[in-house]
Amino acid sequence: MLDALGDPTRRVILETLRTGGPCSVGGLAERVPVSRPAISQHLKVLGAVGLVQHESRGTRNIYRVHQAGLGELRSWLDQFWGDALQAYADHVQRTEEGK
Amino acid sequence: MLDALGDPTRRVILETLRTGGPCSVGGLAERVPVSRPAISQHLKVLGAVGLVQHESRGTRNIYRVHQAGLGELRSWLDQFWGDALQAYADHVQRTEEGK
DNA sequence: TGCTTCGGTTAGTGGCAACTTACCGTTCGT
DNA sequence: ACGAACGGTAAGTTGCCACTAACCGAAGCA
Repeated sequence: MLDALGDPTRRVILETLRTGGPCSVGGLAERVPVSRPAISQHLKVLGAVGLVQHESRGTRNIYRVHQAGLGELRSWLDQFWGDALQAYADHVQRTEEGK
Repeated sequence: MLDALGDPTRRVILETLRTGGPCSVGGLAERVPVSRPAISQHLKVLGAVGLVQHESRGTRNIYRVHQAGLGELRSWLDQFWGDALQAYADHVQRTEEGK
């Protein structure tokens, strides 16, 4: 999941799909400065973690962003966020006690 | 930001700090199966994007998770989340029209 | 003031992953 | 049925980054 988002090119692909809407593989290859096979491989990774979804229309595959993977990231972030706040509160607590 | 979270070892370090609370560099090196310099380098990266914060106490540096970096990630995710839902709604709309 | 502990930095290496080139199957058009 | 367009896959190369070993400075303790 976060591994998939770790690559800059994959983020560009996601951003392209997000702002430009659903797009074919060839279409993405025109907008993103890498070869078509590279796009294909990245889409495979993004699809494996549920960040994109594809739909066959004729010979072309239309890819779009998908929320499935985002949910996992969101819950992870929410938990992390809560714990970070808690940790900060504890830290302030101890600091206040020790002054 | 997402580059920092892209590395598994860095996520282990973050997870260790999150669940185990603030810790020194040497302490992290004992819990995470990499050398101390590696820990140091990862902490530098994590600190640069505001995911951890350190506090010098004597000769040792105590690291803790920090919310600064999480905020950026959260806003990015929220925006992405909204757009994904919107894109899905549009897709359903077109699908319904075309049936 | 040595001696030790702790930690950041540098130099160098190894492994992985992102990329391209080439190939092949599939589907549409004529 | 033939050719073209589209896209997934395989093989091979390259560049980057995570890691270790070695060195150095800073702060506590006798």
